[in-house]
Amino acid sequence: MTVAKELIGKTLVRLEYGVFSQMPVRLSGIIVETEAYGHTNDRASHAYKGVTSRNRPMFGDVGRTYIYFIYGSHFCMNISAHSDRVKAGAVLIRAIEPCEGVDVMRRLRSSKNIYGLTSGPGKICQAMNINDSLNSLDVTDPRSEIHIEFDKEITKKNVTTTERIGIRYAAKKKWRFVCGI
DNA sequence: CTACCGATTATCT
DNA sequence: GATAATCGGTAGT
Repeated sequence: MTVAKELIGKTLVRLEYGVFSQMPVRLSGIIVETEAYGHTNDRASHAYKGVTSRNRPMFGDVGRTYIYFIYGSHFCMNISAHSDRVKAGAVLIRAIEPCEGVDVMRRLRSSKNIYGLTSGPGKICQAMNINDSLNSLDVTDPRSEIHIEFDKEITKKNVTTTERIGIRYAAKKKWRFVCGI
């Protein structure tokens, strides 16, 4: 949960190797919306019922990507994070503000309007060509295909906490973080 | 092996 | 604002 708050305003970078060109492409955006997911204390978390083949990254080292497939056609990206006391946890990246490689992202999403290009968990993964083969990457390593730039934090405005979206159980937890720009 | 369910999005009206 | 599409994980037979 602390990490979810700290990730707001950081830059998410995706190094894409030749989707449309032979040259590596750099895609990035500022994280503006996150949600924290816990362990046995959080019924809405994938980790609630213990370790499975899917949620394994949530139990491993912190700062790793945890990507999963949902609703038959969408990927969601999380970053594993938990304190030493808790065995598992992750932060769902819900929305980013596109920064570099906007035209590539638009082509990847085959979308006309640049508004709402990355305003949802599934949209981000589509726009950045993220799939489950990119699981368990170290986001603290600048060479990773997916990583976070911690030194470029923007000035945050209007950071608010609300209840998480699409959750029926444990809806009381205000673990969603949003910010304006 | 089968049934059920979901941390979503696009496409209608 | 409402709804269908659609795949894999999980639990139960």
